[in-house]
Amino acid sequence: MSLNEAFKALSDPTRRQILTLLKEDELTAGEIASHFDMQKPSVSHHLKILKHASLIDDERRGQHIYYSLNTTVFHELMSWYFTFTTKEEK
Amino acid sequence: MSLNEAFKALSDPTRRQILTLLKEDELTAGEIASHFDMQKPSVSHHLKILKHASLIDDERRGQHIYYSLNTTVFHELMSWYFTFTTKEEK
DNA sequence: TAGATATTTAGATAAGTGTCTAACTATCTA
DNA sequence: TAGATAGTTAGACACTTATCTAAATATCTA
Repeated sequence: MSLNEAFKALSDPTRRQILTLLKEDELTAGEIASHFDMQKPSVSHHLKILKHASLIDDERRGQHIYYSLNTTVFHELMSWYFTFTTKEEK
Repeated sequence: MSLNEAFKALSDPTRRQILTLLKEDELTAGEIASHFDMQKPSVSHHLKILKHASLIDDERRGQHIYYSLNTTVFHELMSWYFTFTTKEEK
């Protein structure tokens, strides 16, 4: 595992918007692509990066591939941020 | 404001390490640079990006410029992540 | 004011990234 | 099995980014 991949994946606005879409419910690659003014291969590229960072999962059902959030890494990221928001007593 | 700058700033490992150093205490640009195997102008470049993202503050005192954490944006980022870690009831 | 120290700015370069079109793979259905 | 639909992979290209060296700016002190 490497949070580094997650941080890099989250640096792109399109990818963060994809994650926001998936917060509501799982979606197929095509449904995700329809939300963007961008060709499908570009969206597919973003999905690949999100998957590589373990921020999403995919599952094929027939002709469709469904994408859904994987919240594990989000929790790890939250922990990382948390250490910055708490004052250290010294 | 734009969290986008913060997300981009955080995508680089060197910059995250700088933030980690500043978690302990404020440091001068030179002290920060001494922690890295990298020329000072490169570190200065990273500091500029972190500052632009409002993740750090700077303050000159004589010949030195002290850098310190600005936790405001960290809190905003935490809020963003939080919405992904809570299940929606529907 | 001259020299030393601290730091940034400028400009160059190599590597990385996001997007596109074209082509390919996988699945379904008539 | 042929055609349609869903999605990815491959390769090219423009733009961005991280790093470097050299030069500039700012401050202190003798």
